[in-house]
Amino acid sequence: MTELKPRPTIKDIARLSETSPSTVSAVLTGNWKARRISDALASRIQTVAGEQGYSANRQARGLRRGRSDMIGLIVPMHDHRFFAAAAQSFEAEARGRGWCPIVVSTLRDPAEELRTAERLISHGVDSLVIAGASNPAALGALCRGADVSHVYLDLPGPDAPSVASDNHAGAMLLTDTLLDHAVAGHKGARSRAHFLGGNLDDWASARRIEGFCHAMARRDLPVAPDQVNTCGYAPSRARESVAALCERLGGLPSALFINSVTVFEGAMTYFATLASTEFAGTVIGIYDYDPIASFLPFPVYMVRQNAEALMARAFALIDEGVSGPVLIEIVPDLVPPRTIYAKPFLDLG
Amino acid sequence: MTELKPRPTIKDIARLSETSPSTVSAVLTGNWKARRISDALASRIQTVAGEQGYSANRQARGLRRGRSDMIGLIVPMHDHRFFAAAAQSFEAEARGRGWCPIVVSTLRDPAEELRTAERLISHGVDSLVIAGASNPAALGALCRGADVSHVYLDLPGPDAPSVASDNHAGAMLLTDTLLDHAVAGHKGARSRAHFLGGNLDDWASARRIEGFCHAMARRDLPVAPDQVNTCGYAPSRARESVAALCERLGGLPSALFINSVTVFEGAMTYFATLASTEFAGTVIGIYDYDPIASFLPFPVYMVRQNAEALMARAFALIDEGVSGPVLIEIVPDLVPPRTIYAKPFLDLG
DNA sequence: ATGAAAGCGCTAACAA
DNA sequence: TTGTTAGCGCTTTCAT
Repeated sequence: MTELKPRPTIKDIARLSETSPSTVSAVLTGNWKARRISDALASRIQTVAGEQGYSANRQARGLRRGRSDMIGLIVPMHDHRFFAAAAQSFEAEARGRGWCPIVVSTLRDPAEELRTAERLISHGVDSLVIAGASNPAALGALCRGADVSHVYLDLPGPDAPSVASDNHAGAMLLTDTLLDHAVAGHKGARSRAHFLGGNLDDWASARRIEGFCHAMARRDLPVAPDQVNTCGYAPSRARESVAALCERLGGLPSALFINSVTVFEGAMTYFATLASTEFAGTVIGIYDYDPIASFLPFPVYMVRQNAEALMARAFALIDEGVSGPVLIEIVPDLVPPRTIYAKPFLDLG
Repeated sequence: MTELKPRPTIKDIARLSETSPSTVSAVLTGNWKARRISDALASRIQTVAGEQGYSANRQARGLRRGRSDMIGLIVPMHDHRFFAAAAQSFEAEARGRGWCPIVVSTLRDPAEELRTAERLISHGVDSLVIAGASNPAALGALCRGADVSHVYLDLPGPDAPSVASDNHAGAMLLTDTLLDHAVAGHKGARSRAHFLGGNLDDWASARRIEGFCHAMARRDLPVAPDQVNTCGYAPSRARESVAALCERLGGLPSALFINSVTVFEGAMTYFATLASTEFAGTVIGIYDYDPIASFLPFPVYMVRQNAEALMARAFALIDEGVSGPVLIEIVPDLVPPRTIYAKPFLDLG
């Protein structure tokens, strides 16, 4: 049961096809026309290689050539809709170019992020796409030191091209939609729109809040401090915050901008305790996407980051060899409710 | 701006600290006590290495040592709750062992799956975890030929250890739950439970259908052929199927077992056209998980595969050096509805 | 307690 | 048209 025959090397193939390693190498890597090797020899080599199940040792090749044709993607976590979608597009783009895609997550740990980048570089990746970088400055230094081209995704970096979601425009889009669809029936405190979730020191949240305020300002709607509650992303904190808010207002606000699906999940645990009639005059917006949320018995608008477009731009930048710190922003898509909430599920309220 | 200074090698460090490459190597890889190198020299070398920002070239190291400390995870796709969760646990387990985790997807293409495995092997991965293998036989041959230890996850393989979700038990669990909670008000065709989604030639679906039938049989409930509809996983097909079913039955069945969240998504597009009163006597079960689905205005039970537990077992097998074809099955978790549907949202029906 | 030298598998000059 | 040779950066005997 011990098939201890080690993988064949280029030398084995050379011996078996009675030629030399360099010829084998030339034939098997395709630059064979250039060496004007006879068709006979070439096909003989290819046959032998096929029979032996030869496959090049890419560590050796990489060491020798100084490039590996590997490209890495660093994400904060796999278990997240946007990053998972980004990884998917990443693979497609990389494969289309004949590169070997490699995805690694940092478990949201800045130290791990650095270690991961360092490790991928030492394994020879030619380029790196860094999504949601928490320490872009250090990462940039690392990559530059190793002459590894890199692009930032979603969270920009200072030293290299970045392609990010246009959080400002996306937030305006969502806010405008909420305001357009908000029922004008509420009076006083409940008539105002509220923003919930995220952290002020997080670049994306900050820009989204700006967008929210900008859209409000365009309609001459003031935004009081209590209308923006950056309670983080944890469902439990979100639940507390939304409960407190509703208690303060005496009910749901006319429009609620929720900064992520985890925040929404937390809010839902509170909403589930309310009578359905409570939702009559409320429109919810989520800056995030979940396929089922659009089917809830009240209007839920979502904004979905276009991971595919972001990644396509990132690869375009790599293709063009851009290395300066440009920032490309891409407007996300609006996903309207799929329940015709004025009808079925709400024929009930 | 062109910092063309190439990365320092072990040789540079040796020169700068006035010693030899082999000593530097010994010190920097930690087996330095073994060589009884003087503390003075050791710390001198470490200082220099630190100053120079030295980091070993792991391609070279791997080539020489015949192992890379890289471990690969092959998944069908990133953008999928279970596989994303698996990837997340994979990273944690690998990091805990000092290995470099690498995740790659196959875009659900069997040919790509093989190519990916081949490539990871040629880049020197020491082990491979293969999730949702579509061609385990060929993969196994590849791994064995390269002496790469491997474990199958979720879909078992014939030649190496596998750890999978216990689809039979999970389906029984979900079916029992549905039957326990089904309202006995329906008569005739609508009183029967139905299974929707998946493909018969897919191992997981087949086992789930077995589990469904088994649970039914235990209650002396026959399962007619029309109660099982393997319409695939696409939302559009699911919508058609569920619409046809309801038309045939004259309404929703008392219990509906839905084989994945994409099938549920398709079904929802149809459900959204129904009046809420239609759901009065219906219980839905999804063999999959979405955090928002539990908040719908009718009872939705879900089954959630325990990716973390699966991955932990997979690594345990690697640790123990198990290489025979054992199959370990892990029962998934039941997620009950979070809306108290007898109250709020359904105070309406 | 440390250094010299060989070699992992491959590619690319350079010879022939 | 093909073969020989010299490394890529590292680890590991084997000498000292």
